[in-house]
Amino acid sequence: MVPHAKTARRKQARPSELVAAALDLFVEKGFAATRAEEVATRAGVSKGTLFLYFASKEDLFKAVVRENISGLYPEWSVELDNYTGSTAELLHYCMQAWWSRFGDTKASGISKLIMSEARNFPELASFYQQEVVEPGSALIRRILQRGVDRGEFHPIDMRYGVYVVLAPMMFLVTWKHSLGACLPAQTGIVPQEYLRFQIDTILRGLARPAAAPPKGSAP
Amino acid sequence: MVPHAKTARRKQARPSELVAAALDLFVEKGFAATRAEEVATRAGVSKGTLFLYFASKEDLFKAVVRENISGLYPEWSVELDNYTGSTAELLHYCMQAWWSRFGDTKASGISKLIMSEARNFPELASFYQQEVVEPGSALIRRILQRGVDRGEFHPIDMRYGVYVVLAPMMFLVTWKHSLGACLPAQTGIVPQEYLRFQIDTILRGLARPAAAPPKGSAP
Amino acid sequence: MVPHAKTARRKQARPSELVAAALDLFVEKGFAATRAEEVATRAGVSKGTLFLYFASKEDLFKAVVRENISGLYPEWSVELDNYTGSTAELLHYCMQAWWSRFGDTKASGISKLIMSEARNFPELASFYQQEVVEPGSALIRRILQRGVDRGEFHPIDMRYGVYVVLAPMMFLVTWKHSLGACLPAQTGIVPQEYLRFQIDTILRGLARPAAAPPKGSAP
Amino acid sequence: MVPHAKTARRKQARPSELVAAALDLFVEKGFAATRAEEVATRAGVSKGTLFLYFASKEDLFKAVVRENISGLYPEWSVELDNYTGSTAELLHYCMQAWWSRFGDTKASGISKLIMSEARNFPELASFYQQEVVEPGSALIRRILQRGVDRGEFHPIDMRYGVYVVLAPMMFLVTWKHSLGACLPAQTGIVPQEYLRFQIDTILRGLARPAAAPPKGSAP
DNA sequence: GATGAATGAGTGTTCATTCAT
DNA sequence: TATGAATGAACACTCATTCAT
Repeated sequence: MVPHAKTARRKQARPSELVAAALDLFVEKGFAATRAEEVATRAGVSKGTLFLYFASKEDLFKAVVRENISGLYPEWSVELDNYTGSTAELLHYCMQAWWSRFGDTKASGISKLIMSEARNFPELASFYQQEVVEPGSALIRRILQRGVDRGEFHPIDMRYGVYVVLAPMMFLVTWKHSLGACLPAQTGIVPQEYLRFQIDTILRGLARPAAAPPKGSAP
Repeated sequence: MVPHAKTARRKQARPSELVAAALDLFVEKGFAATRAEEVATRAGVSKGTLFLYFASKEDLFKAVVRENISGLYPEWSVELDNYTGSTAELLHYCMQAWWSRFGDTKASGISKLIMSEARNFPELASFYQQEVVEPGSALIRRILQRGVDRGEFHPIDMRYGVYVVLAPMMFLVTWKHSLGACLPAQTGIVPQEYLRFQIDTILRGLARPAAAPPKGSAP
Repeated sequence: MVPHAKTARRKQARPSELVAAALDLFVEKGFAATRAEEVATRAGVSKGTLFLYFASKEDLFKAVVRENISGLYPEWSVELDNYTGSTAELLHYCMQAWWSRFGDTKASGISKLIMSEARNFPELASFYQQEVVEPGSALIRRILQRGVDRGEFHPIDMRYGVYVVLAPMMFLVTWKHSLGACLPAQTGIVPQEYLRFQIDTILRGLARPAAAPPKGSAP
Repeated sequence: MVPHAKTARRKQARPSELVAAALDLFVEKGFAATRAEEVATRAGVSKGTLFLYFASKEDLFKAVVRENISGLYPEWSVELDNYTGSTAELLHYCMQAWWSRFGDTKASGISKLIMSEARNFPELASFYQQEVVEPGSALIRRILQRGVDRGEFHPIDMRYGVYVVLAPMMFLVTWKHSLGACLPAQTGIVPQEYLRFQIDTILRGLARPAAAPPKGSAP
């Protein structure tokens, strides 16, 4: 009844090993082009075993997303709540964190993959929309709202304000995994600099106009 | 023995007809999901004939990209040269033009296709880089430089300034052909509003700060 | 545009060849246990070719039924219309015809197969019900009704009358392809004798009681 | 070291529990469609344990058939000996009893199973032939002979007379577990009415013709 | 004995590509 | 040139069976 120690340890490890192998391959070759057996082999198990843990290839993909992306949000959410500095600094901080925890990581390949294959796997697309896009957008919205509420930003139409932040991030990731991957190394974008420039510009674009010239300026 | 005039004309047209059909289908369904026979049928020929003109489906893809990436640029270049209004207006104008002449067009599907398939077709990626990305970036750079030169924008690091404009455009196109195509109609982005918001923000971000009210300017 | 003679002849022949091979194998091994490739191989083509002519294995099965069973009904229907003898004779004749044209034929294996696999292929079951059982029942009903109308049979509840004829037929076929196929040859049923006995009994069971003692017998 | 009483009892019961579970499932879903694990689960053991007691699924099937084919016959045999009414009534009675004790029971699924799988398990087929078909036929033969002996039936060729009774029964059971299970509920046969009609007809078919009305019998 | 994790052969279906005509 | 019949490799998923624990 009680599983044996060795077996149990293996059984617990299997899903993560499979998810890790799947992440590698999905990012490297795309969802459709990755064969289930290849994932299994890379994880050191047989094809059958893969389906012991994941009901389908799509299920496996969902696990990859959950384990590599969705899981990032709670941490960010907490950090956001506890942040005490200016919203401008917060945005800078978040972008740096996003880059180091996600953009600069294999996981960002998933975002690009979704862009590529959404049309052919609508089920995955809507899963990703719910699991990643919406929470992510909500997080950005909270940052922007914080800026507005604290008088740092002027009022923002949130339907589109979110994209002011999101678009440069997604572009970077998409570029990195497509054209950027085909170009000679020095040709392209240096992500850190790219992001700094984008945020600086965005922040100026969102900032509340400087208060009317201070005291004494009027007669 | 001499080919019938009509037949001859047809024969010459074949490749273009096939490429046109392929463009439609690749944009509509993606590369992998488009079946060779479907392309042939839409072009009014048999499956065998397709392979008479293109050695493989990949070859056809390359032809599609090459034949459809072309000169929107000269027109824009001229317009840009002749423009007399403010650079802010110019940027608004260019974005509208870009959307109606490209973004809202089948051609934008090509950009998305390139993003999706770049890894599988590296030669195409660099071809696209040279033929599209670089001229396009140059155009944007000219606009920004114009703003700087006329004192409308503050100085800009052009290596990244370009992306401030480019990223929102590419994101829009990518989104439209991927997640945007899978979502219920009203859920998503309204491109015109999206673009207006982005440009307004960018412009504020790029704008030269209003001259500090000169001291003693008040009565 | 015009298919070449040899090719055309082949193309026309393919479906029948495949159906013939499928009949053999379905009867021999059952529907589920017959592999599509085996059918193709026996028909002398590749697996791919099979699916060129039949969209699925179930489709192939339907073709087998249509070509080997449904096609028998029109002939019977005509014979039935034109028959001038007594209904008892007609029933004898039909049974003999049924046996020689169907029961004693590989096609009868299909009926047994349906009995075996109906539960697992409900789609096939209802197809067979419509395509075979119902027309067959209608034919039997017509015979019985003829007997009633001509005063040869006493009135019959047709909901169950049909089964009086059908049950012995189906039993024979089922038995032949199951237990009967496993028994030493002489042990079993001799179909012709079996059928004769059944019909004789049934006919007595259905017959109108002999007319009241002929006229004049009474005072 | 000495096995716990309960455990021991359990161990002994295991095979029967497995066979019982298998009976349910084989009858419900057929042999091929029943998964070994499902049988094990229903019996409350693990998949591995199943194969501890039965070398293969086929072996399990054989055990199911063998364990469930058994003695309804002695009871009937006695009833038959003691019956004092007319043979027509006896036949009616036996049919009702057969339906309620067998046809309407899981056990009838076994007969259908045998029909379906006989070709794949010829030993089972002959086992079934000896254990079930032959004793059953003998019983029917006794009933018919009784009718003949008492002058209720006209002389019968027993080689085929038996089937006049048997065929409708087997057809009913086969139908019930195949097509009948796939049809909308009201479409099909109502067993009780079906049986009544069959027997009535059969009895008329077997009955000794009423003595010709003796001449001059009328006043 | 009992478990349940692991296996891997097996199969319907698709589709780019070939080639005889 | 053009056709379209034919091919066969590819692939996700299932499940009876094994075996280390």
